[in-house]
Amino acid sequence: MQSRTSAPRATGGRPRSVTADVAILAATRAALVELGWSKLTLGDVATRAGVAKTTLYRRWAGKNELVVDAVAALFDELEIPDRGSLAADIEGVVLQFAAILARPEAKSGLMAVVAESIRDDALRDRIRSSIVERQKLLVLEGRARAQQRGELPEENDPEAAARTADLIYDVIAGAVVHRALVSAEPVDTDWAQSFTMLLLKGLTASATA
Amino acid sequence: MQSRTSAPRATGGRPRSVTADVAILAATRAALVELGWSKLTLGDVATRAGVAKTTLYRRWAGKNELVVDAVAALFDELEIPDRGSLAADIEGVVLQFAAILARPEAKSGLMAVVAESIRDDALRDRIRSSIVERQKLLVLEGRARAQQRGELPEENDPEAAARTADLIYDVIAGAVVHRALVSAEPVDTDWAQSFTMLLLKGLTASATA
DNA sequence: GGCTTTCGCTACGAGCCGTAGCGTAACTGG
DNA sequence: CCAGTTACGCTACGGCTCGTAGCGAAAGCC
Repeated sequence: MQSRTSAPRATGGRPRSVTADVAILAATRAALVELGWSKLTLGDVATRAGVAKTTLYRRWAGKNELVVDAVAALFDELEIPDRGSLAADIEGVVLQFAAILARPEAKSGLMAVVAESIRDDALRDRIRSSIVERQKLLVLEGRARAQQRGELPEENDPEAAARTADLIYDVIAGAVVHRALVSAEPVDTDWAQSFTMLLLKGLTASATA
Repeated sequence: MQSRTSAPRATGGRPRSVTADVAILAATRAALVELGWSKLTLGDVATRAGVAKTTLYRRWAGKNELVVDAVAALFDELEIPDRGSLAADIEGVVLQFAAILARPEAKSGLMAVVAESIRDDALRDRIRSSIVERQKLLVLEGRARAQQRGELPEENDPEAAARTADLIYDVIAGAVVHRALVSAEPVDTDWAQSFTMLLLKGLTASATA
């Protein structure tokens, strides 16, 4: 699940405690809720998890990597059931994403690790593979379904299609994150509907919504 | 310009050095470029600015407040000249915003302070008044111009109009930030045009762009 | 039982934080 | 010109966190 420190995992010897793994990640999330990113210390997390500090350092390089893994687990629940129409699918994914972002451990951790990833390429890749790519798949899936329904035109050029998908992903994820974390206002059903309308129909038509 | 520590500013006595102020903020930006948020220390900033560490603490409560003020100054250059059409106006503001975000001192600092603001209401207000509100004004201005041109319908209910403006702002700012900082890909003219097309015409029509 | 790896524990130097205390500098009002 | 007031530079300090080293014990594989 987690790549962690690119496990060499030689044969023989005492195996790493899986219990410790989940305990550490759970303790990290709990600490994020109580203390937030900046006041979270690895020593505290180790104590909460009932684990020696050295054990923690043997598995994660530092605070950043640990929090990414702890937060990434929250995105496991992301799914996109077929709701019958493109509008309903978009609304569904927006609300699901918002539900994750509403949790304090996600709020506190996500932005911080993204901020750190700007100067740390390895961290960026970790975020990309464990969070971003998973979200992007939902966009591609919803898009494919809409094309099958005839709601969206097929696209021949695969390169242009990829660019469009990236654009849509940035718009959806960016808008939800910005609303939830910068504007700090709730992403409720009303907002999700208004946003979906805007995304589907565009500015010129959506003012009547 | 900066509210800082809500200056009581009693009469008499030695005035605060304005030179020190600008030197500290400039030193902060320089440190952000070289070290990034997490490795930036106030002691280092003080040294760079040629100022005692205590002087720095007399004016700013901590790292967060200092960086907000240092980064907020970058948004002074934000303007929105009338480019004749709504599409051109949107494209212009997107590219201007992107130009600021492309600077390493903004990249490193902005996300980090936003992340901190989640657990610090005072910091959130500081960001809101010095950065967010200024951006939102551009949206309102562009929107009003478009309505005068007849490109967008007038809205009677002021409350609904405010909600719409907030939505548009979250979409524009969110998409640009997400593209620049999460996807970490360039916000160039091509992207700005595609985004503008999507925002104006909607998903159903923009696939042919 | 021998080999290997992980574990918990303790201890440590290093760095940064934020503040206190002091003497000096700058500016104001009488 | 001289008191009063405020900001400044400097030094020093306790406290906290970091990340690592070194040890003996535990837990698996052959």
